[in-house]
Amino acid sequence: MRADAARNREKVLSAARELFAEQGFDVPLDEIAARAGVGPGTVYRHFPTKQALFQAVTEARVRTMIESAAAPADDPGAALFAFLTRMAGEAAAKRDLTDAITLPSELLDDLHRALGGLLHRAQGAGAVRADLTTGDLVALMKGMLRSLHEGANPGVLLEIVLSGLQSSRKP
Amino acid sequence: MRADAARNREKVLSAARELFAEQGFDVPLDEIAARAGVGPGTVYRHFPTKQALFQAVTEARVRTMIESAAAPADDPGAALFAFLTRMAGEAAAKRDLTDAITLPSELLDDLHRALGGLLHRAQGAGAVRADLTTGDLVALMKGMLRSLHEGANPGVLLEIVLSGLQSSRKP
DNA sequence: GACGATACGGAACGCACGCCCCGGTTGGCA
DNA sequence: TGCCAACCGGGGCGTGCGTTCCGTATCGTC
Repeated sequence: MRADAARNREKVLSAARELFAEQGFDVPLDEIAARAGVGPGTVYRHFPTKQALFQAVTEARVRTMIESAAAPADDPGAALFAFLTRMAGEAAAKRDLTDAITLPSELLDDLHRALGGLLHRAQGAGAVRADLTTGDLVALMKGMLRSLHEGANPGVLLEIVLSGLQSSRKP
Repeated sequence: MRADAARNREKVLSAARELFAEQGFDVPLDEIAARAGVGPGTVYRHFPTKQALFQAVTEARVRTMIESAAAPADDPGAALFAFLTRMAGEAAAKRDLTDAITLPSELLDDLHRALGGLLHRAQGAGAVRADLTTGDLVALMKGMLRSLHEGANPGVLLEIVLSGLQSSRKP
């Protein structure tokens, strides 16, 4: 690859990182190109589609998340709670993580599997109500992340979700 | 108004009710017109804008919700929980309610006020954690509704949210 | 320094959608 | 029944966005 091409590729990635983090997947691609100081055509020389650029920006972060979820832990309940806490913190700071786990992609299957394992182990330890399915947990997490972008207090919201996971309601 | 005009108005409203309920605000207006068996121009003769049509379909339902939230109750905690339960049930069945309370509108202020009152009374009775603000509750509710549309089990999700509202996490 | 391959930029295309316009039609009153 | 105002349909406009095309500029080599 030519030197200027490599330079432009980095400029595009850098601009995409900033704008996807600020505004999520919905930023116009022209805006990314403008921030990078290149034309839209140049973006498409390096990434075949907007989705591909988005993946290039988010894939590593999501994969790190998946790995941290799959890692063994001696307190399964705490591990699940720590994972959700980390997820919330990351999503509150960068809007693109929420889109990355909401838009369809192959990575999602891995994430679901990892979350399923985390949930199962936590349920085995009695730390989380037993009638929760992986699908429920994923949906709950997505809803929580989106609430964060609407200005909810992250700490309070997280506490509510975590305490709600533990047991059924008091009579 | 001419008889055929009145008939068409009803056909448009009926089609809009169905499609907004199924797909939310995002259905193309042309699709609503097609389902009603009229042209797009006819829709605009009766409703100046897509938003206006959406409001015509949802306003009454939202207003009923607000009134039920504002009604006095002898058990404030149960009243708040009942309201959220009803909201979840309604939103699980009809997608447009979620959009109606997410998209900006004047009705939202009323809803926030009603929810704020409900929350305050429940907190006064000690049924809900005291550090929760109205904004937090609204964000939590929106997140819950959206989680429902992602396929979460409504019963389980609702229980999690309600039990989470009550108290902080076990140590 | 010249030349070919490579990359650039931005104008242009296709598409989807909200919204408007106008020639034709229809309803209801005289 | 005839007439006109009200109304209808759908083609068309403007906009925003993802994507593509191509004439031009730039890089790296001989």
